[in-house]
Amino acid sequence: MNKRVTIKDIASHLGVHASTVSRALSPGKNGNISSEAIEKVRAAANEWGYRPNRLAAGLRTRKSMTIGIVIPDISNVLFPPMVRGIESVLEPLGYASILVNTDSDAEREARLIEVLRDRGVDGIIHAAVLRDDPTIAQAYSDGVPVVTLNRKIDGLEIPYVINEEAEGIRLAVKHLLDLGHRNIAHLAGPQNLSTGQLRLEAFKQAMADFKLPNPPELIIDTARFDEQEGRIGTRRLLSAGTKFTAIVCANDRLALGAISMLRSAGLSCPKDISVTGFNDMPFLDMIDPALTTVRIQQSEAGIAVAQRLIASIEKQDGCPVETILPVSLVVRESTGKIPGASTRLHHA
Amino acid sequence: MNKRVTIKDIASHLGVHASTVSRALSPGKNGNISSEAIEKVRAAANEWGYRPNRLAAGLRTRKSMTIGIVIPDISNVLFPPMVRGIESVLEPLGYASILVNTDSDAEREARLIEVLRDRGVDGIIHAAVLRDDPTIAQAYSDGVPVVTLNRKIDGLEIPYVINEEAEGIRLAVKHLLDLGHRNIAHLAGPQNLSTGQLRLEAFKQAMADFKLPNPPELIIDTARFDEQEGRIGTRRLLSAGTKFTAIVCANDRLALGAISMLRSAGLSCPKDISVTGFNDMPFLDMIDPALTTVRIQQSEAGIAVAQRLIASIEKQDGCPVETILPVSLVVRESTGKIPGASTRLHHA
DNA sequence: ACGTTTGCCGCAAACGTTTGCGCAACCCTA
DNA sequence: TAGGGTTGCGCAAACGTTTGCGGCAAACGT
Repeated sequence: MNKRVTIKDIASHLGVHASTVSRALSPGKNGNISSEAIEKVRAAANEWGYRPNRLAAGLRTRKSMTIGIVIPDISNVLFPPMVRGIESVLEPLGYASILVNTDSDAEREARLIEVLRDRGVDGIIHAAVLRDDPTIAQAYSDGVPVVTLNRKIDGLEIPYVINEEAEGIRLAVKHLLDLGHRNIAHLAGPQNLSTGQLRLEAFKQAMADFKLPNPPELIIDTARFDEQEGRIGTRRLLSAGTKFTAIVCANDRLALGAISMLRSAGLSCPKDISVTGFNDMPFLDMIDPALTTVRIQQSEAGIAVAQRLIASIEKQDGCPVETILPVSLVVRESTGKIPGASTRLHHA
Repeated sequence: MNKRVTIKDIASHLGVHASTVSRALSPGKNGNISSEAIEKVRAAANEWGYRPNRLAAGLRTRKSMTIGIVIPDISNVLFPPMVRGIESVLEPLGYASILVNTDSDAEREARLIEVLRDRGVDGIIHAAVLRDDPTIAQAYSDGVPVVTLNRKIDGLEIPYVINEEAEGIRLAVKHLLDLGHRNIAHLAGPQNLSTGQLRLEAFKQAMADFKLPNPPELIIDTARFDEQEGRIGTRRLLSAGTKFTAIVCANDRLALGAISMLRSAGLSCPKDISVTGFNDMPFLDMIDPALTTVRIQQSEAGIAVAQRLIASIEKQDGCPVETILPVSLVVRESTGKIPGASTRLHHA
């Protein structure tokens, strides 16, 4: 267990005071320092392999150079690209990040956020926030910089980065319409999440704008954004008895569940029912049928949210509360023409 | 920016010394303390919402309660389950983890390990190690506990957790043999990684044990464990001219690349060529064709490696250097009977 | 009643930095 | 040469804990 060399070690070796060493190693910050001293200290530090103790520095400066990333579950393939995006901006700036998984459990989330604060994180990126989230709101009002990703908190000025949710849904509906579909169902996400809510609103709006029928029994709420809920929701849709030829799902995992349930029910996607997703997770192009979905910029979202957080930490002014990233539709195999009507195509 | 309440705050409020508060909050550690004092302090701490500053505590105790996780890339779906496994044991113990991605770049890896050490991590879990890895060896000999995951370092006593690599390959070969295949190729992984090397050796051994032909041109080294290399390797295999009816790939991503290239070459998997993978990444059951592969226990591996690291940190004795996890074969659609020989089945 | 143990707690140093302040030496101008 | 301003560096406090040591009082033993 070789003791690490400290700032005092090189100070006493150079016959100089510790403060001089500190200043020499971060010039321009505080106090003037001769360039010879800088050189001398730099050389010694290099030779001795000095590495600053960030805990000690953090204790003094009240900056840990650490940020917390809160996500539901890193195993959800949606998140790794975002995390990489975040780190691509944070790491060059000297920040490290500690990542926690909430499993969408409010209690667990609250505990983990406390853990992050105990460790003195300089800011928090929160991609698992509920529309009403007292823990993170508390952290924010205690002065901890917070930016939320993908979701936003109702009625608070916490900055957030989201996607063109409404536009994405509109693109999906429009695409189905162009394929001739008129009876379109919606598997809505959890309504306590802003994405679930926004996408549902967008669906209703799009259906209205395109003057399509929109009976309430063709809109099904789900409890979670996962395959299981997608299966359950689809079964309810099928047993409702109302005719539909396509399902717009609030995210990809719901869509995967929907396709699975359609198959169990002896229906084919896209021949009988078309299905669209949202997010464009990795691997969607390799499954059968490859999923038509709305692509969000995952890595870019990570980059944007990290930059926004840095801006908050450094108290730069003029930063927007809201950042909205563009989406695009990627058409694959899970959507097709309306069954039985190969000629009669609808144009909007 | 509400200042957080410190140990001194409650001390002065209670008319007691800070050390008493500290002792009351972690009893049994050092010094005796009356149970009334404990109660009093606990109550005050609770009421004031006291949370200890881990940076300060870590500075004093030289324990940051933080561990570093080094992986090639969190976007590789193989790793998230492991990370969750790791955290499932670390988090309840009060450890936080900081995760870094090396992108398999030795220079970047060295830098990131320094970053981890700067932050005073209590230990490192390394899942991206090369067979010869001076940076991590240095850390280890400097006394920071290290356990490697999936891979091991040649000639060092650093503890590691790996899978039954040889058994996995043997199972794959045996499976193909049972399907009638005799001319089996191997897409080998990078030989500077222990997994790549172990699996190649295992392949040769299995082919010898089963008395199968094993010409050198049917073994192709790859530079990375990815789809691109899988495609390239498969093209080389096809252009070699030697007949083969199956490919054992050193991991799933190579297998995905192989299938893709076979398709490009107008061949069908599994009708013309059978393909096996290794790892059983998520989503492999949903792609077309669903991949036959060797399943490793991803989450359990994370749990095992974390437990082993804790043992190292706490200097428990009698912990093994080596932990080997069992593997199993999962048969899906990418392997089939040898083309044209539906009756003549080979039995070992 | 007196010496010794014991239990409880305060004192202060330490962990490795950063940084406001002050002092000495220097430079420039008058 | 005196004066004011600048430059470079040492001093020491501070960040919030933990912990060895020592002291005080109560409890104990003879």
